[in-house]
Parts: sequence; C-alpha cells; structure tokens
Amino acid sequence: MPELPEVETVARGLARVMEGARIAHVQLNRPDLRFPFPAGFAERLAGQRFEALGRRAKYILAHMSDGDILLMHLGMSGRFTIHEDGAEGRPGAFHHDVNTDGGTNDPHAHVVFTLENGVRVVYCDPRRFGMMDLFARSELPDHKLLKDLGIEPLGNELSGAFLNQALRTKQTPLKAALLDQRIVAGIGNIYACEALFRSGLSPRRLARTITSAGGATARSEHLAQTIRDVLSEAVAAGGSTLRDYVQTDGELGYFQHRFQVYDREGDPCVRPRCSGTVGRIVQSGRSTFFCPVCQR
DNA sequence: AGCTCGACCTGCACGC
DNA sequence: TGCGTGCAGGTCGAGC
Repeated sequence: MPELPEVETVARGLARVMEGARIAHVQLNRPDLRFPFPAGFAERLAGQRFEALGRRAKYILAHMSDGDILLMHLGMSGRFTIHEDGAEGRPGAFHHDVNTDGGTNDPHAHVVFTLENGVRVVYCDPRRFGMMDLFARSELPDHKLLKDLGIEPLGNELSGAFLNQALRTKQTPLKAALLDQRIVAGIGNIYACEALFRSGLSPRRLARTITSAGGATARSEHLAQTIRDVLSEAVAAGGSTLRDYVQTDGELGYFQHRFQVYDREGDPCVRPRCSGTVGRIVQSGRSTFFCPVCQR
C-alpha cells in the first residue's frame, strides 16, 4: 500500500499510538526484509521512546529518544496493524484481523513492537520489499536511501517553474519522470497515472516537451497543480485500498473509488464529451492507464 | 551521466 | 482440482 497518501496515512496512524510511548520489546521473526536488519536493531530500540513520527517521500521516519532514527519503508505489500488490547489474547479491536493473537500468528508478521503500555504494533509484509534501518540522527543528511530524494509534492517547492527546470533536459517519457523519486518524491504508479489524466498530458510524451527555455509553461503549471490536487485529495481520503486494508486501525482508505483511469482499462473516458476509452500500456515495466483521446 | 531493464518476493486471479 | 501465466501500490543496481 505504498504511495505518498498511503504512507502519510500510516505514519499518522502510527504517530497516534507511538509518539510519547516507550518500547518494551522488539521481536524480529526473520533476519531481513529487502535488506538485513542492522546489527543490534531490536536491542538498540528496546527502552527508547518515540519522540516524533513523520514521512519523507514514501519513507516513515521515527525520531527516537536516544538520538536514533528508525527508518521504515512499506515496499509493495508492507502493512502496520495496531493492537491495543494488549497481550490478553482476546480478539482485537482490530476487527479485520482474522487472528485472535493480534496478528503475530500471521506468517508474514516480521516485526512486532511491544510498547510499555501494552500496545503492540505489528509489521507484516508478504513480499518483503519493505525495509527498516536504524542509525544516528547525525547520519540523516547523508543517508544513502534519502540523500537523492527530490522535493515533497505537497510542500511549497512544487510549481510549474520547478517542473520546467527539472524536466528541461529529460529525454524520458513523462510518466517515467513522475516515477523518478529524485525529482518529485512520493508519486507512484497510481497517482502518476491520475495526475497525467487530470492534466491532459500523454504519459508517452517526452518530459522535456512540457518545458520551455523561458520558464514555466501552461503545461508544467497544470501538471504541478494536478499532482498537488490528486495527492492532497487522496491524503484526505485516507489513501487508496487496493487488495487489503490500508490504515493501521483497519479502516479502509477510499480514494480508489475516485480513480479516473488507474485499473480502468476498457472503460469509457470520464471526461465529458470525450469519446475515448481508457487504455493500458507498459512503461518502465509498469502499467500505465490513460485516455489516448484527451491526453496529448 | 542518463536511461532501461531485470531482480528481488509472495499471493491472487485467470484460463486451460 | 491443479497447474501455468501474468499481474500487483517500489526501488536498487547492473549494463548499455
């Protein structure tokens, strides 16, 4: 469940129970996810308090009381569930959880954080494309996975002028440029498709063709606005739920009901008076959904 | 340096 | 029913 709106939703859900809470115990059920857990991961976290949780791109960052940063990525299938009924073994408040042991019986429950107040936070990730790292705050600016990330699309930096500059020399298709985390960080396959549809721009068009030497163009301005709009609407909706629950409390995100092209191959274009049919092509190894009639 | 593509994993939906 | 195929919200790094 991993694009910016889903990660933001998860980070907020985790913040609600983690911020201010102290870790009693961390259980690792395997040595690695996408990468091995760093040496002493569980032992170093035990006893530390969560001071603040936030998001950068599709990463969740927890600032810990001993000055460490706990960095987490959900990959494609990572999920956190919160079990506030403690270790009693009762069926949880988390009603989507089919296990009565609070999720730890799930074969893909790889990490279990037990807080001193009895709350358990369980990380499940069937495909194990997610990752966790733990390092000193001083290493944050040069962290390998974070240092090359581009701007936050919901911050003040995203503008037509920014996109014009960033895409000015890009020979890659526009869709691929939106997926490039070094430019704008946090856009994934769904929201790239949706933003391009809203902006009326073809995913196949070379990125530099929406720019000009003179500065922002109408197209770059429009794209900046549609990126901002679609992501902020999705955050407000609690993200999108595709194949499973999104939020830490088991609530469903509902932005998927507002997809206009994603996963709608063969549907008529929703744009009024457009006669097009949503098509699907493969770019950068990923499905792109778009209307070949009104996206030019 | 810029760009494309395969690799990493499991699960599920589909057609035969 | 069972099996093979293709697909899934990401991204790292090899190779051109």
